[in-house]
Amino acid sequence: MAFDHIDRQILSLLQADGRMTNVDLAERVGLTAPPCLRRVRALEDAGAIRGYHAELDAATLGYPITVFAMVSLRSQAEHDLHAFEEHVGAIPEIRECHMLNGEIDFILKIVAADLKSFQDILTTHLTPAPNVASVKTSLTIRTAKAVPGIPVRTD
Amino acid sequence: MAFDHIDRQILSLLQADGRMTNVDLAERVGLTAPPCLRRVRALEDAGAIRGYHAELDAATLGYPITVFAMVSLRSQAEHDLHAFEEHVGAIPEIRECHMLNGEIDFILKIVAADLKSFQDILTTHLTPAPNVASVKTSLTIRTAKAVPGIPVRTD
DNA sequence: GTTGAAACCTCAGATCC
DNA sequence: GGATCTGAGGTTTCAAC
Repeated sequence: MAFDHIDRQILSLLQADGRMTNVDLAERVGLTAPPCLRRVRALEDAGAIRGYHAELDAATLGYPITVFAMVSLRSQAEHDLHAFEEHVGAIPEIRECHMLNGEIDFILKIVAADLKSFQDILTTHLTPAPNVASVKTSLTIRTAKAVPGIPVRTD
Repeated sequence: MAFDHIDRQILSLLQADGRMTNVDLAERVGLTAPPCLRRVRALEDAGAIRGYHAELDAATLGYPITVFAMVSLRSQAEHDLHAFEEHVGAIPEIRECHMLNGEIDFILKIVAADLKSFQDILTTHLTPAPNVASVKTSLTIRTAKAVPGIPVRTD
């Protein structure tokens, strides 16, 4: 599926405000409501729009601590990599798990209510996981930038 | 502001589906529409809900490459840290910038259309930035988990 | 094949209890 | 928190370009 100028405008606007009404959206991109809605549905069906989410404030909701963990495994065999991913998939405080190239195998983003519960996650779930060679963690002091999603060129 | 069981249900549901209609939401949490809408507005005003966003598919939209960059600065004086944050704030491909403790000062999440444009960002914007001592980058091979937002306990 | 106009129907938001 | 009401928006149908 190819995206034209209007499609990219729609994507950009919905990324910025996921609850924008269809009539607002249509007006902004220079269409009337029905064709605009059809384009949105088509973008959803094509997988360009994966979903809509409220952005919640972690600190307000009891997760003031965000930690990045760099994990190296002893074996990089696909089976072992996959087992590790399965393992972290079941831990709700681990919000992101990215496999990287280089000496670090995975980077994890972990949220926690306090330092103690973070240590609990680390020592009871992460460090003793099978095949883990090393875990280096860094507390987030502050997040200067966290733009949801990706840049969408509309020109 | 304290959040009760219903508030947390609302947050969890809107985090999962940010475009859910208020009547649907009300039904799911066992309220009628007006008080449900009042709660949503209150959660927005309290800062628990920071906004609503469409989740776009980076690969579909021309950004198949995600890179994590670990940056160390020569000086950790607040003025220099802030200058670096300002600098990365202006680069659209840099989507996240977190200040960390430890020997790595910042971790950045960068998206790019291809390896060449990533190298361009790195060599023209990041490495020559003032006060940068070292930049280590790792390509993301795959993202095993990327749960939007934070866990919300509803029990 | 995509847009636009009109109809219908549901929802958001305000008011009052 | 719930009930009612009104105006606005979502969604479908159909005609036109």
